[in-house]
Amino acid sequence: MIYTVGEMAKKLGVAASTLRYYDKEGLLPLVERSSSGIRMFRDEDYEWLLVISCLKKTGMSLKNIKEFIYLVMEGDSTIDKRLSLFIKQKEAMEKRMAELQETLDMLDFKCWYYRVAKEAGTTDILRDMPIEDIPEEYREIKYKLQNVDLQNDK
Amino acid sequence: MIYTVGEMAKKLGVAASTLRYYDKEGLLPLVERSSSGIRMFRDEDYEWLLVISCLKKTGMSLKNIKEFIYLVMEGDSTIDKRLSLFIKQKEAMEKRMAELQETLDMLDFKCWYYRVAKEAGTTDILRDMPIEDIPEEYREIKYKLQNVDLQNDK
DNA sequence: ATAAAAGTTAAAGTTAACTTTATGGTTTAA
DNA sequence: TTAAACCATAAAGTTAACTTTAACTTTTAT
Repeated sequence: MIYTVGEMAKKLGVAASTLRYYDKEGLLPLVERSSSGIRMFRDEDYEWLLVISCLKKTGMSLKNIKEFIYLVMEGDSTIDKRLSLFIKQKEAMEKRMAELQETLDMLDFKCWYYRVAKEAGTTDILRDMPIEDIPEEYREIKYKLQNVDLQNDK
Repeated sequence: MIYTVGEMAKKLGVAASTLRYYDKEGLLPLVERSSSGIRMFRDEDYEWLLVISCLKKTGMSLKNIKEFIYLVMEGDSTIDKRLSLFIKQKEAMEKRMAELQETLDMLDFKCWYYRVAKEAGTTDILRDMPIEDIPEEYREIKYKLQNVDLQNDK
């Protein structure tokens, strides 16, 4: 199968201008052209674009994705570099996900907070709530949100 | 405790210009000024900034964070809106985290892929590897990366 | 008393990742 | 065969979230 830029864009759910932009930025050195200069995307190119999309989701910049693509094109001599690249990216993502989990805990706490406030009709009830009345799972995150770094205060 | 913009920036690990920018954008309507116009951050403002930082981590835009801040300032009449806002944000985050988990699975697969390639000295071995030789946990993600949408091909 | 450090604002600059526009060539369906 | 729908490029515009710069004032330390 061969696709024009518009067809491939539709298949991927992105704008055609995005694919042209990627091409201009050197992310698609493998896409061939017809004699009249029209891009002809192949299934192989589609697979590449899926990889690009995945790497983008890991938070990798187009600049780094481009570097990776050139490593692949250089052949087997760059396997080691590619492995380190993925290990590094995986570690970065694991760190990010841990952070996000903490943020999610905060949102959980806020949802509980406003459900209680809604029932009471005011947030006052929460301002004076003794620690024992706060469900245990929210105590730590509440503390974090109020942590005024006592050690560092003069 | 009272902090100048530079001290607060240090405490939060951000640039002072960032705090001035937030102020300009209306995210810090609560920070008072000295008679000569210098910002005087209080512990209460620090707590606000922690909340802003958390909301930013959930992917909320400064524009939406500002809206939230104004909801809080409007008082108890907006509790319901704030609850919906957090529920919505939590759902969005849960969705994002599920996506990230898939992306992490992809990175896992890629790490395995390049560890095998490294040992063999070439990626060729992986191109022809029968499905049975691929560890089971990677088969699904490998399929996803090659999914050429056969149904939709003419 | 004065120099350095830090504060102020307004306005312009930066960056990434696109998108839009202007201008023109190519394909396709009636 | 011609209009509509698509393709092409180059260059300018967009957006968010800052950062930098310029010009100036205030605070702090010696």
